[in-house]
Amino acid sequence: MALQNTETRLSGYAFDGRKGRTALSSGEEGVDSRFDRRLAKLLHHAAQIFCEKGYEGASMRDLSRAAGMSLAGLYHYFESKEDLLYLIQKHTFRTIIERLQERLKESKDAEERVRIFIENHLEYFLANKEAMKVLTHEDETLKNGRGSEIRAIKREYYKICLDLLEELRREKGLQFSGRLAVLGLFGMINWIYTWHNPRVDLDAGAMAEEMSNLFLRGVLNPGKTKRKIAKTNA
Amino acid sequence: MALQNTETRLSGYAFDGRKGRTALSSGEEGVDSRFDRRLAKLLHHAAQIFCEKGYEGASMRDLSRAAGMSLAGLYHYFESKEDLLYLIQKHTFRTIIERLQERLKESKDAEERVRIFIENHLEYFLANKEAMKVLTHEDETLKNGRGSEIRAIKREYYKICLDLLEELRREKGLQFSGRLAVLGLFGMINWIYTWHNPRVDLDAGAMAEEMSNLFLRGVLNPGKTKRKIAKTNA
DNA sequence: TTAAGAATCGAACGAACGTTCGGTAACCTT
DNA sequence: AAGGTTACCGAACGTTCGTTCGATTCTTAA
Repeated sequence: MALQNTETRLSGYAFDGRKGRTALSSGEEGVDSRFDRRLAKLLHHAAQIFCEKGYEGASMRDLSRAAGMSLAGLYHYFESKEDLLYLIQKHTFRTIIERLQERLKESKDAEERVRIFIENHLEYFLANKEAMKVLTHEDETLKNGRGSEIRAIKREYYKICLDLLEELRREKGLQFSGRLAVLGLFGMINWIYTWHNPRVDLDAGAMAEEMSNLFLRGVLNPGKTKRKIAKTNA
Repeated sequence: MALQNTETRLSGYAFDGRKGRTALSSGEEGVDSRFDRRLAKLLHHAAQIFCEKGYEGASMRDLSRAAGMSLAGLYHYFESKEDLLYLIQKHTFRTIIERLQERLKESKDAEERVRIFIENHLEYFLANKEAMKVLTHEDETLKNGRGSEIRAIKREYYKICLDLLEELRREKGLQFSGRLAVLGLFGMINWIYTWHNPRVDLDAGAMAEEMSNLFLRGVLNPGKTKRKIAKTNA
């Protein structure tokens, strides 16, 4: 009998009454049981398949083939396909936020902190392309409890970025819409999975610098904008 | 017997030996047969469902329900689910490019032409959210002939934008990577479908101006960038 | 050495999938 | 009014889907 969770299915939020008590959280004690290590590998394989074929397009049979495990065997590690997607997204999101917060301790300068945000994102993004594509491409796939838990983490990440930008705005006395700036920035850095080719494009560090320059110049410079496109016509 | 195409299936590229000879192309004569008008409505309904559930997640039965037509009846208008996606993407892409080229005739000024590009994209994007989401979200879904035809149109659109930016760069004597600028810009304006809320956010025109300012200031201003994040640490 | 639990498996379940087929109804031309 | 074409439908086909079940092997601690 697998997954001796008592009532995780009913609680609506607690998707964590999982097996050998660690559940991949990279937290507290480095227990990392046999179960956890195997699960981590399965998540990795699954992310690759979801990345290739999309969540709906990938079958559990595809996953079992990629993982070298029988179809039934997979269900020892997660309770459903949806749960699998949830675990991938949660682990990916938590890791990128964790690393970011570590790196943000390095600087108090507002502009540099924004650069750190961008560099952290791109570095993790390009080093974990598959999982990050699954995170961004399938962000409306999860429903109900699992979906709202992931959406909460996403808002947390959004908020961190927004705070960094508003700190910058305050410090430099600028004027711009925080929401628009954050979402413009997210667009630039999340869109990368659709085109980045390691044989043609810069590596993560260089790309982060270029994108930071492009974005920060746009945000930092005064609004000497050519006003409105004239509706002139013959 | 439906779709009296002779050998469209074999030719690999010519997906256009379609029924009553017009095939939605909005071209030459405004024939717009009964067939074409019904097909256009079906594409619209289908785009809504694909937008909601994704291409793989949407079933032909979902589509038949949304269109108020029997499952079998749908196949009178297209030959497969994949063909349906292809028709949606082609029609959407062709329309946005067509409108863009019309609008670009309005100005010879390099900067303003970039603004026109952005405004055209956002205006069409927000007025046809569903179809545009299907275009951007499912851009790797189509395979083989249909896929490479859509990818060719996409390259055409990319090229138009690249040319506009390089014209701007030449005129103002600037220095930046065209590829990175185009893809950064595409990121900003394509990402919108993931967050835009008409009750909270600006309308297309105002959004286009804000995004244009953000992007153009980033591109136009000199590289007075704070160099590299120091690897300093305790 | 053994017994309990964790890990894995083959085989099967019912449901849902995209597509097809033969037929009927609606429409248009003559 | 007739006849041919277009538009549409109910019912089914074969396949694939996510998931489950009972049984078997592996691992581990006493």
